[in-house]
Amino acid sequence: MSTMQEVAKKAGVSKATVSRVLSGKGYVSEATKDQVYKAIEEAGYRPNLLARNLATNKSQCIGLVVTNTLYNGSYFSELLSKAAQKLEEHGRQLILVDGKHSAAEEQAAIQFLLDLRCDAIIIYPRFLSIDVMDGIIDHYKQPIMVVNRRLRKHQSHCICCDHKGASFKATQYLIARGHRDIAFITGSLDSPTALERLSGYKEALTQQGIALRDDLIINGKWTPNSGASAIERLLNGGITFSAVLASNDEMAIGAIKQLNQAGIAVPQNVSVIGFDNIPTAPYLLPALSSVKDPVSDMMNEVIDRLISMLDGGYLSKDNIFTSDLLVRDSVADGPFWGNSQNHAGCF
Amino acid sequence: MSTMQEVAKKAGVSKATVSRVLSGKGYVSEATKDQVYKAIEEAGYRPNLLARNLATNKSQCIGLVVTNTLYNGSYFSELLSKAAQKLEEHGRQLILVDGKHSAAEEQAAIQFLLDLRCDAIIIYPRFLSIDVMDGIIDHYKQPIMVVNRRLRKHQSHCICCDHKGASFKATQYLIARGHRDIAFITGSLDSPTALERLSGYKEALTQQGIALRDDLIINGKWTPNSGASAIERLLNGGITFSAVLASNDEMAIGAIKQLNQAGIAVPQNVSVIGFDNIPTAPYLLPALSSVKDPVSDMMNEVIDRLISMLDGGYLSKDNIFTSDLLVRDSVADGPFWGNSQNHAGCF
DNA sequence: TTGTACGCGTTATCAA
DNA sequence: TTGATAACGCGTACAA
Repeated sequence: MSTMQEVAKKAGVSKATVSRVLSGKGYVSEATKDQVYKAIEEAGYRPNLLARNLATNKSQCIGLVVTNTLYNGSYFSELLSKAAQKLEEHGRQLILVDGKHSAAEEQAAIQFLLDLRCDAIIIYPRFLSIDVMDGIIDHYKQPIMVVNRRLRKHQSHCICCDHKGASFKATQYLIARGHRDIAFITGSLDSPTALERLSGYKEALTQQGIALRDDLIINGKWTPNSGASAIERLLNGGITFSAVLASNDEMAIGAIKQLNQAGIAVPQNVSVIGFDNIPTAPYLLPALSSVKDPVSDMMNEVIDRLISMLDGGYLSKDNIFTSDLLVRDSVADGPFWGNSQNHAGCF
Repeated sequence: MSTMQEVAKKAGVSKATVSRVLSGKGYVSEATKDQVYKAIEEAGYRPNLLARNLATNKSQCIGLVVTNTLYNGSYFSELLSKAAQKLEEHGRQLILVDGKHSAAEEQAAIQFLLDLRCDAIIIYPRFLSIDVMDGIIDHYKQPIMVVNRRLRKHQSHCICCDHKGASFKATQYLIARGHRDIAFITGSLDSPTALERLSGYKEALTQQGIALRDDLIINGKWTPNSGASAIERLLNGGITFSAVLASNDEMAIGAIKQLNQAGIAVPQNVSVIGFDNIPTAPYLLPALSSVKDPVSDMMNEVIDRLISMLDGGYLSKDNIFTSDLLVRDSVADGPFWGNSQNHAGCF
């Protein structure tokens, strides 16, 4: 690998001149410019980005922290492809780091990106608490943005989606269609998203004067199997219901499978609505309605905001994005579901 | 951000000593070690990885080049999650760079990773030719591995899967079940994978003494819609067939949809087999058999090989992995498919 | 066991 | 318009 020094020697100029030619800053005569370009060509010179980044204290890299629990899903694909594409538009490079399976590891991932002198960091947190994240943002000068959590202190550093409102709307939709006994399958209750969805459901029922019933609310764990178990429990308990709102598509799919197995057709006998509308959902749309998570919109906004923080000129827009309810009315048999332990939706 | 110099001053020692404490190399007395650790703590010191990498000429980073056409699929998720997880096991960091939509851009992506002084590079090529890649590998001292292409010159630098053999086996399977009129839907013919799959089909027929028929071979473009069109063309042409081998699952899904629309049930009337067995396939398994692409195995091997090249001690194993044919016999209605332009399988 | 001094390949500040 | 030269933060012979 040839260095700038060698190019300079070849061109009969100094290092500084070569640097000026490359950066386009400062005055260089056309004649020497040509010489330098020729020398670069001859030497097959390529700049060492490490050295450049060290000298400029910028890396043109943006870090992204996500737990690998999310890696295996189309939700993640959408998130990642949107982020990568959008950052490249702005001449930045994405670095993906695994947040693994604890708050400590998520924090270590952030540290690593900081140590690498990333220009900015995006966190899609799973375990880190709001307060810790607020603290981290305080502590470092690099812009750090959080997706899908509402921060307390740095509200302009987070982008989230109105999970509660979405759940409210979905419940409202079911009520409007005449449903009164609506079962709800929660996500893991350590997740804010799960809690928001639950609370939207409750609020919609209350608002319509429908009494909340504990026996209709079953705890799930985001996975298809937990959705199936939830239905099993309802059926074994002899609890009747005409609709199911599951906190994500996977559980909805598990629920549909279990319902069909019990000879209950979806959506003829029971309506089922899920969340996230993962891209695989087209396979299922005939049986499953879903509330689309606006992950692309969120990534768009996060990155726009980050870029404007880096390049100056901060433009403030909304932090909260809304979800669309996608409803299908056609009919088909239920799907088959493998025994994946992974989770394709949001936390 | 505090530097090593500041820590040294705080601890009343020299920079070199701090460095020794951090790296664990060289002798340092316990007493000064403690002082240094204390100073590090107090200063909130973090090493600057840019500087470290520049000084050592190592980055602990491994680059991965993939075209973003692949980003939106579960095939990619599997590839990426395997790579990230495996590299972290070896203390390396993955950097994903978009290969975009041309050979030139794929090459630029490689250049970028080289400029970043990545320790090694993995390419999952879409456009780059074998010869160009062989040339690139010659040209740089960093290990560069190619997935899913057979290189001519650097055979130990590529890992591929026996697409032809897999296709051969799938065809054989259909023949053994009594099928004689087997339609074949190709992938884009600019792709080596597509050609290999086609040739496996042809070879199996020939071997069994079944005449090849041009009218049974339809060109597809990897997408569900192109699979559906292929079936449409066969049906409109009045061509009879009892089985379809589609060069990927998406086209198989499109084919199934179109067949069902024409009142032809799968698999009762026509058997359909696809390739790649994308994780979404469980939804479809009742109707679709698929040949699983061993992407995880390939990534495993690539990374093992890379690591052993970097850490010394080169262990040579097989380059060519085989695919399993996954066959299901149960029955269900066909799925719905959106109008995605993306492609979830391999190229 | 510790410190000095130089090198890694850039950028950036001053003079010239 | 150009060239020295000092950062940038760290690793590492070599000397002490």
